[in-house]
Amino acid sequence: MPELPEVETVRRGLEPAMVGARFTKVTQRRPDLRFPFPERFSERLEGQEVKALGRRAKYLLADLSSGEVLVMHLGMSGRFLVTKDGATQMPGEFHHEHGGLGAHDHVVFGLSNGATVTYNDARRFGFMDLVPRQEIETSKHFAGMGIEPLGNELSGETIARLFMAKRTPLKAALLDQRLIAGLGNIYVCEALFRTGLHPEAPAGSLVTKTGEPTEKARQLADVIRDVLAEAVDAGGSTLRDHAQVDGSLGYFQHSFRVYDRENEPCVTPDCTGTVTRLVQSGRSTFYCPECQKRSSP
DNA sequence: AAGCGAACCTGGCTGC
DNA sequence: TGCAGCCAGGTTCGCT
Repeated sequence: MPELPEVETVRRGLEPAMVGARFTKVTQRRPDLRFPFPERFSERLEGQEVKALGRRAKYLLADLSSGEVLVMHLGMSGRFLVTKDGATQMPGEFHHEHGGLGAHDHVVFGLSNGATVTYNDARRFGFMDLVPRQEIETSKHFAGMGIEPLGNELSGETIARLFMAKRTPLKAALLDQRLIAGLGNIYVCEALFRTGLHPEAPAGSLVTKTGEPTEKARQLADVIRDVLAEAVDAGGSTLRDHAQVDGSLGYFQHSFRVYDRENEPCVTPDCTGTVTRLVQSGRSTFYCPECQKRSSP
């Protein structure tokens, strides 16, 4: 489920249930997800208060009263569901009927305010870690991570600096979390379409010989911010799972212009192009060959 | 050095 | 109905 807008949607949903509450009981139902859980995982959480719940790129960060930070990544299929004790479970979601646990409910957080937060992850590409607050920046998860695309750092100038002399395709450069952190397959496709940039154009083509951003580079910076902000406002995109912690759906998928629209007519007025799928480094790219030319005159 | 395919894992959908 | 094949919102590893 998770690119930046989906993770931010989850953060906003978890915040009222978790911040200010203590973990009363943490049940870890298997030894690992993508990676092993940290040593004594539940013991280090139980009794701790969640002081704040933040997000960096696609990571959730729960600040604990112990001084540790619970770092969480949702991988491809990670989801959270918040329920109030005694409340009826939503049917058809990942909890089995009768309020029991589903096959992929890997972690259950019981909280002092009566809420239960369940982490479900069918594919187990997600993971959780505990890192001392002081070491977050230098930890393996965050050292070398790129800029936050919704922050002030994202600009034409920054893109020029990051993409300078790179011959890697724009699609790959935008997916590279060491450059800009938080974009994934959907929002890269959407941003390239809105900017009219070909996904296979070299990243360095957004930089002039003197190292200045091209007009397209400035546009791309604005478009990335716009697309992500719109998606956050829409509660993220719902593809195969719910996007929100109460089981409800995001709706940005209705605003996709190219993603998952192979063979559909381009939505640009008067454009006769057809959305085309191509595979770049193993991932589907959707684009309009008419609107997204290689050369940017 | 960069860039690509494969791997990690499960489930859903399509087509035979 | 069954089964094989392909695809999926992410990241990392290892081989050119």
